[in-house]
Amino acid sequence: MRLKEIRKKRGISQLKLAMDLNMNQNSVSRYESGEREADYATLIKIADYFDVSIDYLLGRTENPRMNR
Amino acid sequence: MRLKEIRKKRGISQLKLAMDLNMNQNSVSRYESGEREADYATLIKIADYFDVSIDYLLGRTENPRMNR
DNA sequence: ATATAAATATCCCGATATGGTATATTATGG
DNA sequence: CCATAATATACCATATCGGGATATTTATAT
Repeated sequence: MRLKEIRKKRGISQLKLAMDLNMNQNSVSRYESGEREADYATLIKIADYFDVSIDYLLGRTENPRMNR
Repeated sequence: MRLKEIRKKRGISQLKLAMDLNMNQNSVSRYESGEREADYATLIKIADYFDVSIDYLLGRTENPRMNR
């Protein structure tokens, strides 16, 4: 999860992200550290929130946005 | 998960896919039906196996391959 | 149409992973 | 330093998972 990097680049806190996406701050922390994996619905919410592809979010490509 | 569609297009069985990826046939079945979600490592194995992006696999784009 | 086999779905269960609350740690500003 | 914001960790009840076994559905041959 490239989440931490993306989030910091936008200058938003774990808590704000958590509140915006209806989740807990500690969950965000755990996703960023890789301690736990967000389910698909949450993964998609995060990708949509930052407007990046899942592949980018998971560190599989350098291109932030998906095709089409 | 667009897995079923992709797999069928390539004409391979759940069992073969399962064996190729070191998993169980019933897991494949469950991922296809959406009853359960593969963890990220498995998700990536599947995407690599079929050479498609995660975004495509999850049905978020019509473009099968990821950028770069 | 029926028998056989292949493919897929479902049941059960112990093990693992998850989300939530609370709390601890670390960073930042005054 | 101190206060506060930001982030990480502990604990626990519950949900989800993988795997073996089995049932069901679908294809194939006779």
